[in-house]
Amino acid sequence: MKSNPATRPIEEEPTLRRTPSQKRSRERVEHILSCATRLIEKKGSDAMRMSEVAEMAGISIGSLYQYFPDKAAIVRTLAERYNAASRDCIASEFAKVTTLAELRSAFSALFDTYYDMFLAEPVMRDIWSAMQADKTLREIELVESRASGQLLADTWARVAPETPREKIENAAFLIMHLGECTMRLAVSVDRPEGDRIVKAYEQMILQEFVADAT
Amino acid sequence: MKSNPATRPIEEEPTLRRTPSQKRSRERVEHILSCATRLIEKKGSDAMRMSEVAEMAGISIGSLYQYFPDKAAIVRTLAERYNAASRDCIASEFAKVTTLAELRSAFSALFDTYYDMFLAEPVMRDIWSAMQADKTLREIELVESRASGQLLADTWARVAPETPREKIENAAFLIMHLGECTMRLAVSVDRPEGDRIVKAYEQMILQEFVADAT
DNA sequence: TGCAAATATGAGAACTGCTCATATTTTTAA
DNA sequence: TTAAAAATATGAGCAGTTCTCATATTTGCA
Repeated sequence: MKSNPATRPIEEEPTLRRTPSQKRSRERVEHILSCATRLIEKKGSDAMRMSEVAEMAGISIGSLYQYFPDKAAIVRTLAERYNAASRDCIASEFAKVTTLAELRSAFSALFDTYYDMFLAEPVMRDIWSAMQADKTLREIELVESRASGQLLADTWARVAPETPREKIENAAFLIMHLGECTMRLAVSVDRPEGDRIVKAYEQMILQEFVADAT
Repeated sequence: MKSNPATRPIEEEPTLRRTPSQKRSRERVEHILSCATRLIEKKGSDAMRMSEVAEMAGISIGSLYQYFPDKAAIVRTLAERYNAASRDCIASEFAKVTTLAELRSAFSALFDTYYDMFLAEPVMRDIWSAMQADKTLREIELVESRASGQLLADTWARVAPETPREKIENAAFLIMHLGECTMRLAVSVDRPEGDRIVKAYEQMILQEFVADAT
């Protein structure tokens, strides 16, 4: 596991080992990722073997490691894509908001959409679980929560200027983070209970979005 | 990983492979656990090696596996002890509660205590993180959340009989579970921010404990 | 065409959890 | 006391994994 200092220049462990300069390489990276996705879908990222990824992609293990420095990097790449997609989704939903009431309905809509997405996408779910196991991935998720928390905080502050900014900052981060936790919980129990849990969280949060100068 | 059916009778994979009948064995189990704890404290449960545990305990690997069926079982045992301790703590705190106001202060007190405990006990923190990685451990945590949620629900229903029982059941489980998530978050960021996060969660939850017939 | 850089390869190094045949110790019972 | 039986201890090594690296092949370019 000890990295060889000679082969790695100055910068930290990147997600891609080498930036693919040729088109074929870029396609290959995509192909690797799609094979990995299919394998994760079938057996989970934990049980996915690097040898399987290589075999399914029709390349050697060596080639696989030419692109990804380690197994976690594959999962990380997929996670980052999901993150980017959801951040866009959150940003566009919040952009339309102009009143507290709209913030409430935007939050509800967003949360329901997410829940459906989680239910429909086993790969995303698996990766979200795997994130908890890996330290680097946990940090990525934290950064992500902060980013989406900031999105919420800005919107919230815009539509409720009388609420203290500091309170909003703290709460927004927590609300987004716990939202993810709630998702994870909801999809790990039976369907009707999961639905109730999601609703319960929404109820809890919606009453936070009120005019308040405390 | 395939278990040998001949050596294991009917029951499922137990936490302890054999019930130690001799006193020396029982002491040995304790010794193993205390060594494991020290190692987890030093490097985390993930980096803890079974060979290290055996060496530190002054026994052979074979002996180690005589008592614990696998590495996860050691972590599981420690987790279950922490769980039992905290459940007792929660139960005794809630037992005294007779009014909604008291429920609120009991909840705050409990939550603060937990936070201090988490900050002071790196091993507990590590195990709590490790629980997320392992499927069995995640289930244990869920069972635990349900149990403490039930404790909260019973108390809550007792002091707020007008609140619908169903709403309480759902909320209580979620509140306890998200409480753990908040802890994990709070201890993974810098101290002052962690403090603020804990306070923010308390604030959010305290306003749930109100007379309400919705 | 020829040469250098980029890319591909897969045997196997390194590491780890865990097993099992065997040895030792303890208990039982005669 | 003693011998057989049961419980416990041992560690070499198996099985399974990630990842490396010396070497071969392909590609881009003069």
